[in-house]
Amino acid sequence: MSLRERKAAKKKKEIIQSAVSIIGERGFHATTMEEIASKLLMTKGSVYYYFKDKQDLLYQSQKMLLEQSIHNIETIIEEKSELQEKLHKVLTLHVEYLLKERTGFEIGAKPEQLFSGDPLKEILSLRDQYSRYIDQLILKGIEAGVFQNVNVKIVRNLILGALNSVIEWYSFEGQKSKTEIADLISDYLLRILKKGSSQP
Amino acid sequence: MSLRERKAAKKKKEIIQSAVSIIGERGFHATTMEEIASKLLMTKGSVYYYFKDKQDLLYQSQKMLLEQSIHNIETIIEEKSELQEKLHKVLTLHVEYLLKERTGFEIGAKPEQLFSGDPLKEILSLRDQYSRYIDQLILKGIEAGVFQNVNVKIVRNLILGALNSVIEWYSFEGQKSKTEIADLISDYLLRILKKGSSQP
Amino acid sequence: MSLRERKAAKKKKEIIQSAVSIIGERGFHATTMEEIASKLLMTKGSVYYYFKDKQDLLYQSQKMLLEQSIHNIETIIEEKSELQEKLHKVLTLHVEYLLKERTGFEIGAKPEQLFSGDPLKEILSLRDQYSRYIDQLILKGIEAGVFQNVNVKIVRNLILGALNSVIEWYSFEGQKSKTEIADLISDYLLRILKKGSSQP
Amino acid sequence: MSLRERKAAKKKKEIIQSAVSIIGERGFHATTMEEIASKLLMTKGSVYYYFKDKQDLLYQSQKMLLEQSIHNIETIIEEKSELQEKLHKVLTLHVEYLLKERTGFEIGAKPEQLFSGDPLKEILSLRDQYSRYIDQLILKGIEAGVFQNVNVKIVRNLILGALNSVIEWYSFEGQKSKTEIADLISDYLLRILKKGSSQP
DNA sequence: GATGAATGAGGGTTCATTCAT
DNA sequence: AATGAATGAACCCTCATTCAT
Repeated sequence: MSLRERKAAKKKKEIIQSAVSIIGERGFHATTMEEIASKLLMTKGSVYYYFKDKQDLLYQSQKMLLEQSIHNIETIIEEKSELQEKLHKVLTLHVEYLLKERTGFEIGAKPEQLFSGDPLKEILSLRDQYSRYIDQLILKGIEAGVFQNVNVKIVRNLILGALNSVIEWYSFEGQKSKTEIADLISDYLLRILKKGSSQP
Repeated sequence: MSLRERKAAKKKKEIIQSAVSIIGERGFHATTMEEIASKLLMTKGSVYYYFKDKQDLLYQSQKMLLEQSIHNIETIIEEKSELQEKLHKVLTLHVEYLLKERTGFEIGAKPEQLFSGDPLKEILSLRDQYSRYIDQLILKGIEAGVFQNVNVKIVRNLILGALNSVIEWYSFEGQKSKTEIADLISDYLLRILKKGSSQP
Repeated sequence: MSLRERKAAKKKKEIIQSAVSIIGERGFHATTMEEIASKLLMTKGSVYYYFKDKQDLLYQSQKMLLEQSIHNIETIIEEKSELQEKLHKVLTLHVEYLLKERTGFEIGAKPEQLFSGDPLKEILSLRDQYSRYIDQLILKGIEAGVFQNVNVKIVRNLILGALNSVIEWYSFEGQKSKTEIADLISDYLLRILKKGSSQP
Repeated sequence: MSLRERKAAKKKKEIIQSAVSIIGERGFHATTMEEIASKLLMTKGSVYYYFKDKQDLLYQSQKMLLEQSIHNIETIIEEKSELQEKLHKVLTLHVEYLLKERTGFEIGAKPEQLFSGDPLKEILSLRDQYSRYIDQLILKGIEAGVFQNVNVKIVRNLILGALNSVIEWYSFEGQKSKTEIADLISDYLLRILKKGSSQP
């Protein structure tokens, strides 16, 4: 990748971050290209040099976030550790990533509202991929007798729903650090799956 | 309430339902007053006879939904039954109400994006009221030794987050009925709180 | 047609006339909706109440002009008079209508540049209809032995090309009135078809 | 002219040809500098090295086309042949040139829409020069008693209008070659002027 | 109570043009 | 000579809102 290309890639990333952050705050429709640009001391026109249109900007943001998430989960799954620990790590990292990016997943909470056609398919497919990794972990746990027998899809959705809600209620002013919160949340949610006594 | 007033109230309710349903599908900003009106074979102008502006329509929708939810929870709490059962009922009803209204809560997932000033305060206050009822149930359960000792607010948020996500992934085509799903979900989420063995 | 509808139809016509006149002067792309509207002391928004978009406005303008032209030609054809006289009248009226509307046809000189899909088909079909009327007159003239044997399509195109060019070079300041010009032009062009001596 | 200058001149010509061809298809305003450039595997920036602005590019295109046309007509006029034959050749060449360049004249059908100030004057003057050559041929023909007595300007305009329209309706798929068409068209149009019988 | 019509404030997008490298 | 990048002015279009009837 040439210097030029790297510069362009960097700029794209900057724009995406600006967009993700404002859209996360105000919502997609309430966010103007003007705002996204001016936050980076750019003009609207410049943003259009890097992205075809507003949809495209949103699409690429979502794609990047989802791909990073999938990368995260894959790294953990490849590790050599117990199933429970793995799932715990996955959930923890999910929360941490969410709180670090400060937004992102929620933007696409309802991809059908924001995308259509191929981009929608792509986004849904990435989400699906992510979900399937979690399903696998749960499934293996059940087969290994570590987890209770549950409806995998429902439980996975509940867990993801709970996780993603964090961004709505986690407040920086809280006493707990992001890591602590993430750990605690993962503990709580794993109880849905764990077998046997759930006492400390 | 005179006949005229009752008629007006009925119309208001109709409009709110139309609005809630379309906004739930498309999102607030993507929904036009035109669409809301024409779904009821009305004209935009008429809608403005009943609601000050779009914000007002949204606000009253949210208020109605939340007040109904609070009414639901109050009815259950007043019943004479065990704590666990009560909480289970609350969660079940929450899901059922969500799926019946098919939208509504999600609209206001981030009230800060949609409201400001007094209406925001009012909405937040109603949400708070609802949350506090759940907190109380959890707290009493902990005190009574039925539930584990948890961070009440976090767990409540997780549970509500999981519940509210249902609307995003529940599909009508599924084999399970709304009631079955609601029951199952409540079971699963209660595991976070339940003490002792969680086997069937 | 109710009063309302008639008012609306009148307004539409006004807008079309304003549009046709400015577009005729500046060209389609160089004309802004703002200009079209403000010439009628309206706002852009109002124009959009009557026409879906700029294309639509153009399309309806063209359609109206062509339909009027077809009506003109049909009236003449139904008259009881000689072929030569009929064709002469058609050409004369064509020029007069052109100069009266002061624009219009030229706008759509290249419909492919301005329309696509069904509207394009419709416009082309109307043009075709008009052309076929002229072809018929020429053909009958040839069969009746009044006109020379020519390639009908080519001659028709030449005649229409010559006629339509009038708008580009006819200047009001000329000594000749519109009627005189139209008559003269028709005389000249008929010479292409006339048999025998063309002397006065 | 140095090598460098010749190279530049060549490039200019290439750009002009690209421009003329696309503008002829889409129209001036609908054609972007980007399109003109990318058709030549150039970037917009480069085009601006050779032409001051879009207007300039258009202006020089028109000028080149008109100058070539004038050159064409002058060559023919200098030939030693009969008046009728000369005019016939002029018209034929006009059509052939039009169809060869596939566009060009029509672009500037209404120079007032595209130019203003000195460039407009220059273009109008070149057009005028071209027209005057034709006028002279007609006039001489009348004086020599070969052509009928007609209003020269009107007839010239009709002939040019008819000729220029060719580009709008000539289709490549036609059975006739460009040369045949050009010849036929010239024959037909000369009938407007010819004296005596016009039978074959 | 209802509606057709009008408005105007934006927002997304395009594109000719410029300029540092 | 060439280009990638940036700019900003315009333009089309949408839509919440208003109001006379």
